[in-house]
Amino acid sequence: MKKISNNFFNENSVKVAEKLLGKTISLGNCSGYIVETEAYGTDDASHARKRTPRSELMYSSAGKVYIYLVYGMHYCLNFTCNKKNAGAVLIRAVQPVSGIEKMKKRRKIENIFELANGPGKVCGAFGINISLNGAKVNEKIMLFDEGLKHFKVGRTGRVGIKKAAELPWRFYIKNSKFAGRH
DNA sequence: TACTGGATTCACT
DNA sequence: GTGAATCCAGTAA
Repeated sequence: MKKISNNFFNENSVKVAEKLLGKTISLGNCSGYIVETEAYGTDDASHARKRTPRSELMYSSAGKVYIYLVYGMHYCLNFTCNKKNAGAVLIRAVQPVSGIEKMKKRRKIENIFELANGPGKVCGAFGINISLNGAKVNEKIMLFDEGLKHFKVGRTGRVGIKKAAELPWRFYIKNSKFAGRH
């Protein structure tokens, strides 16, 4: 399996979000194909709209793991990119490939389609928490070039954020039962 | 120092 | 379809 290179993230977050689809993500014994992503730049919906201690990671380097807690209970997994302008890509859904039994145990559910079809669920299934924040890609969380092939890409705006709704924020693999709701 | 609200999920009706 | 759970970063004072 060929790891993706650091140059992979040295681009516009929208481009990286699209490129990440179908790639393999791996942590410990668990791995899966990325089937849904969301791009964030310096727009109103992104943490990078203002440079703060938390968002500093998005400004300082591309190709790093950015994790934060949302609603006080769920973690969200991002990869920083676009070193020049700040940005990150949120991993919204993953199709489980290996370590499925472990994921089921962590998530306390049996339905494989529900294991990682949301940002919080991805972190739950892979056992990702804030301790991984700031780590380099391929240090603990691995990304490989090999993965899904011959898929069609869908894109939508972000629901609920009016200013950003017309932009191509969210990318997902069409017809994938493992992607979240659209 | 205190307050506010959110890149979500799940149980319940 | 609706609302509760939960806690931290950001902001205002």
